[in-house]
Amino acid sequence: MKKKDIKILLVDDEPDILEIVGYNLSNEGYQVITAENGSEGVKKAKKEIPHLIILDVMMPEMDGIEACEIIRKNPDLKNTIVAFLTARGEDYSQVAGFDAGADDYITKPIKPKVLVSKVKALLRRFKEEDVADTVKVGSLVINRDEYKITSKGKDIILPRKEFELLSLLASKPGKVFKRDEILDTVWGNEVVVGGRTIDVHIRKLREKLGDKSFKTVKGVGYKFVD
Amino acid sequence: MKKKDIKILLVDDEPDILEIVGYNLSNEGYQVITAENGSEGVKKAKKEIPHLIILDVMMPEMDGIEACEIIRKNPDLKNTIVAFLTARGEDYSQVAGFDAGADDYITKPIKPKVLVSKVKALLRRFKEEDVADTVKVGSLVINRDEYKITSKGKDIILPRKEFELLSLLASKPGKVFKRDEILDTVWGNEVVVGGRTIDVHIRKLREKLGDKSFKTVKGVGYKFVD
DNA sequence: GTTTTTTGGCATCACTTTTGCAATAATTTA
DNA sequence: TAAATTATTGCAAAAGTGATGCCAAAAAAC
Repeated sequence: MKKKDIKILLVDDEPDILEIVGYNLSNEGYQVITAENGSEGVKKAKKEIPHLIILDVMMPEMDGIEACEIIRKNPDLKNTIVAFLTARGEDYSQVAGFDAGADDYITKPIKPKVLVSKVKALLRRFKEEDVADTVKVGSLVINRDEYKITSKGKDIILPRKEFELLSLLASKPGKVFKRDEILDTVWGNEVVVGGRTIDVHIRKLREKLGDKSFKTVKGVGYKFVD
Repeated sequence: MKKKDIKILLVDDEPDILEIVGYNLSNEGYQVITAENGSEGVKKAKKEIPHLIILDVMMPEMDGIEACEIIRKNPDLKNTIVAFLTARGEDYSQVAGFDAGADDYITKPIKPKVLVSKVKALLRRFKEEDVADTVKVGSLVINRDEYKITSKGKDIILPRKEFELLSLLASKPGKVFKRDEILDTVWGNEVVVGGRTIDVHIRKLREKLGDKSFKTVKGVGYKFVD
């Protein structure tokens, strides 16, 4: 993968930090996206699917830990590396951060050279992961890179929302996902869509993968059965 | 679960690989067990019940595919994650591997960082899956996640209210729940439903789970007996 | 332009609650 | 104690409620 194809999402509420870090990374040739608080960060992460997210721990609206937890729940972002920005010596946040699914830490104050080399190191992993990233769940093979599902030897290309919905349901076969959960994960907490949206997508999936794979639990939600 | 409680079984015939991979994983704090061929791997897997098995595809004695198939047949190992070690571009083994029940792939040549992060990602899944929200009460298994009740080996899907009611009663077998209590818990204090509502639901449960399981205590309420 | 996503309106179905009455148990009274 | 009275629960069917399926069309994304 070329450098210019690598997206880095920067989330911090201090414009100064955003500027200095963003400048250094752009200079290195990376694509930099910024957000000023956790919820905006989560939103952009879902939209852009960056390769690396640098998250400030302390932010208004939604802090980094919380943002990271949400990000980690999104299957599309499972390959995304999350690094926290934290003041040196904040032991507490390190522990909480790793629990939330962080991959690494960058400590303030920020030294451009250190920052850049750390980012390079973190991203090195991507270059080698050009092998298709496939995960098997039950009878399905889910290929997140290609937005493609293999079911019983047949390849099925799914549009994004359908793919995400299936990914979620299939991530835990048998588990009933409540409509709220589904909306949170697939659509995002901020976005509000009408009540009929989910079942329309379920219908499409049923058309494509077979009716029996999706079970309705009235009053609760849907589940994928293997 | 703590890192040092996580067991990883490494199966490869090349001592070099065993060494480098083992070193890196131990360094991360995992418990590493090794085996040098498929049949030894299977043996150790059965004995140790590791959380993750990393299996080389090509080995003398018994190859990874075969070993995986055997492992997958063992119910004790049903929660174990199996990842294959494979040379890049070996498309054939990927397909065969998924068929054999593999969960993921790690490609050679091995880069320690990639390996470690992949292992972390795989095990992340484990943490979540372990907390399956199921409660065993006597002969019943109540699975809140799947909204499903297993009674004497039979799965029974219950409508929401019936499920909640049964959950409550079965939460303390033998205890008599007063009608008020039941209303409070299942229906909520605000909602007011007629007096006959509860026993209608009890009747449904009796139809589905057997008459003797529910005992009426006149003037007081109901109890679930095992 | 095409494809995907969302919406609103209905129809439908499943579940929930009510209703009326019968059956049963508890309590009172003769 | 037996009979009568009263309270409580069981039952079946009917009505009510709300959630879901489905369509076709509009809106948005590509």
